[in-house]
Amino acid sequence: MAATVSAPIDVLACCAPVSADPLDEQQAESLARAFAALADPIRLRLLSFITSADDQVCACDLVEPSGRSQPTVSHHMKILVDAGLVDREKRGLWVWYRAAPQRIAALRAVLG
Amino acid sequence: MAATVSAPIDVLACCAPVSADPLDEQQAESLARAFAALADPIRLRLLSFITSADDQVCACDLVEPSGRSQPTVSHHMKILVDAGLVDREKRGLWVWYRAAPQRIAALRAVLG
DNA sequence: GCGATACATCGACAATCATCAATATATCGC
DNA sequence: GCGATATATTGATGATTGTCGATGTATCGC
Repeated sequence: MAATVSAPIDVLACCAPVSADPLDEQQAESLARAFAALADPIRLRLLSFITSADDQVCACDLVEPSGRSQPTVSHHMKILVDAGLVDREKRGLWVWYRAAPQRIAALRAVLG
Repeated sequence: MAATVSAPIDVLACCAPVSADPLDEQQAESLARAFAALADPIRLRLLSFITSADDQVCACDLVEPSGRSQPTVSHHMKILVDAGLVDREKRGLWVWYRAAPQRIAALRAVLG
């Protein structure tokens, strides 16, 4: 398969600002999913932690600062990855996360 | 009272981008509330409808294009107003909504 | 005051979500 | 293969959310 989540990519890629024409239902649907990934304080902190790091961040370094259990962190990271805001790379036993600046920029563009 | 919702205003006003330092819990909490206002397709379409209008938009003109009942639209508009994304002004029987560009820009700034 | 109109609130319900303990899966070193 | 480790998935539960019908509140014209 080319992409696990295809719908949000299209809308976010076209970067149509909210201030332009009204959104149709499909655009609104996929954009809402993207913003929903940011609508949780734990996920915002996880994203912030990854974005403020110089390079990649190991999943094992996310559990303790988030104050949540390992399954819960894994759950939230899956949501961030599915939203395209974070890229996931597995190396051996460890999983490394890296911010997806283009996708974040696309979301930002929608707001202006 | 000075403001019904005080917490989100502070964080959004300071415009700290996610890419800078990690968010503390309070910042993440109020930012998540702001993004949650954008995490619903109906609200995104309502906001888009208002933002793309030249001036104000009457509440009576939001029900039909949104495809939701009047109480539901009122509910969503309250969420947008509480998030500070839309300003509300009552004139006589009608309520007029206007986009809050500064607040939207502040949210955008948080993303980068 | 009275009826009509525009919007908000209430109450209820179904759906979604965040969370954790328990368990499963994958990979390493030996 | 075997034990150990890192992460993902499952199952369950309490909390939150979107929705609507019914009702409440505020404002207008008369």
